[in-house]
Amino acid sequence: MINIDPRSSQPIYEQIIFQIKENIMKGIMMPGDQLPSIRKLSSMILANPNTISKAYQELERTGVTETIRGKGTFIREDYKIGADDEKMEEIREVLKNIIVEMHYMGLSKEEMNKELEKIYDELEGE
Amino acid sequence: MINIDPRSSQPIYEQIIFQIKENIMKGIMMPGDQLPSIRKLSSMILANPNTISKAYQELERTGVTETIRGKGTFIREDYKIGADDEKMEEIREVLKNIIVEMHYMGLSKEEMNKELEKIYDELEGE
Amino acid sequence: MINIDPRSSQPIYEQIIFQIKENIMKGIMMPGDQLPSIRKLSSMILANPNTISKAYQELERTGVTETIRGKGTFIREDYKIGADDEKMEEIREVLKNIIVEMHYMGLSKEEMNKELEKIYDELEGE
Amino acid sequence: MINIDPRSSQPIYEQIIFQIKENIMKGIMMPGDQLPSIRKLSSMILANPNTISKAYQELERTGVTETIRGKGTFIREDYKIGADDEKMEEIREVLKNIIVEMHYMGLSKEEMNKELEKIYDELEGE
DNA sequence: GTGGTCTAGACCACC
DNA sequence: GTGGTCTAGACCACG
Repeated sequence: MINIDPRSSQPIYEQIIFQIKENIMKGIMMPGDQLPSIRKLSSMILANPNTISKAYQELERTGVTETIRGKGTFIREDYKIGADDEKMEEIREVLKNIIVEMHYMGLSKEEMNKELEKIYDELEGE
Repeated sequence: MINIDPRSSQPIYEQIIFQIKENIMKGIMMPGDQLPSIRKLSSMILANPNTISKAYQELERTGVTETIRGKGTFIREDYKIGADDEKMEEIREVLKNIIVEMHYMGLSKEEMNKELEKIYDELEGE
Repeated sequence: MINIDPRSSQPIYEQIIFQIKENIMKGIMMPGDQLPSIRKLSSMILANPNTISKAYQELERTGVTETIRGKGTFIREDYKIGADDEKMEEIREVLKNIIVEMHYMGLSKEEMNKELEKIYDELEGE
Repeated sequence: MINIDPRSSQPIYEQIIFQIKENIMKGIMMPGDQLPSIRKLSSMILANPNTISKAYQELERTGVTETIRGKGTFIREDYKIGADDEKMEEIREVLKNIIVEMHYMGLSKEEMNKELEKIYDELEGE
């Protein structure tokens, strides 16, 4: 369920965070589900436990998961956060970057929308 | 024309690269135009000349600009490159990340498309 | 394995790039091998870490090496890229220059071919 | 007869030197022929007279041309120099670089020899 | 004037 | 430990 590419320029801990969010969006992980323990995930993806720990801390900090003492880490029932203006602004910045890059690749607005829909459906459709 | 946020996690040289591409897309900079000299831009945005140089070299390497010895750096007449499969795959990865993040913020597919169009029009419309 | 001539007109970072490619061709460095760390090579050849870094980044950009976060820089398993028309044209230009220079030194076509074979065998033969 | 590419990374003065040597090799320019005056060449190729001057000085220094006071600059009758060990070593270095690059493009020794012969014949054949 | 290279030395993120 | 980014300031080649 979690695939890490150590060659990627995206930090491993971010890859973990993102893939957990992706799994939630795809319905593979559901609210209430337990995440693998740090040790277990660490041996599964051959990563340093500190790296997993950092990812889990970040997930908890942003309200995706919650940790229950002695039980483990779980997807929160109310994992979806509302509009966070600051975060939304960040996302818009990245989106702007991406749009400029796609424009530079020769894509029209319509083609960009198609790309977005295609990726969205791949995520939601499962 | 170029605004740098030194507190951003995005490296300064990348901000420069991106903003120059953005300016080209907006029509603020045109093929044939000369970029500010390294020293001039360096004093304009209060960054080190080496940092500007790195950005300019990357722009040249990716075919956006060309350097004429002793004259300066210019937007290439044929600055737009075609589709590059590897690059496109990278872009899709980032777009996927963004979509998951937007989904997490509670946006529907339609809202995402609207967001994309809004940003696109801000870029193209000027 | 890497010898730098600081008095050469060829930039140090280019000498590094070239010698690593040379070492690969000679079989001294093999796909999968780790390059010396920036700091280590820096102290070995008495050059600034930034200079090494520039060479390593160029090697990565051209597909000779890959960087694994926190681990180091490695020769790629699939390091050899195919023909690139633009690059080949550049090479022909330089070769033309060299031929004119050799002609100017009084070498015949046959002597040039012998020269080429001699150097080639020194590279391949080890 | 002389074509300058101001975009090239090769300095303009070197392009001039090389093209004059190329013209001699091709038989377009012959020993005894007069080179265009600095002013004339300067306006022909739209380059700074200082640049032309630098090229002419270098040509004279290396024994390709000679200047006759009040008359102009001429191709020397004995323009071909004998073996200069230092220069030959330099040439070998560049040739080695080129061979590594061609190897990296996937060319065999035979293909390299063919390339060399092809370029040589283009130069000599005219 | 232009850009290109290099050093010295610092700070950071990641693993 | 690894590489990535940045600053400060120097020197050089080129036109």
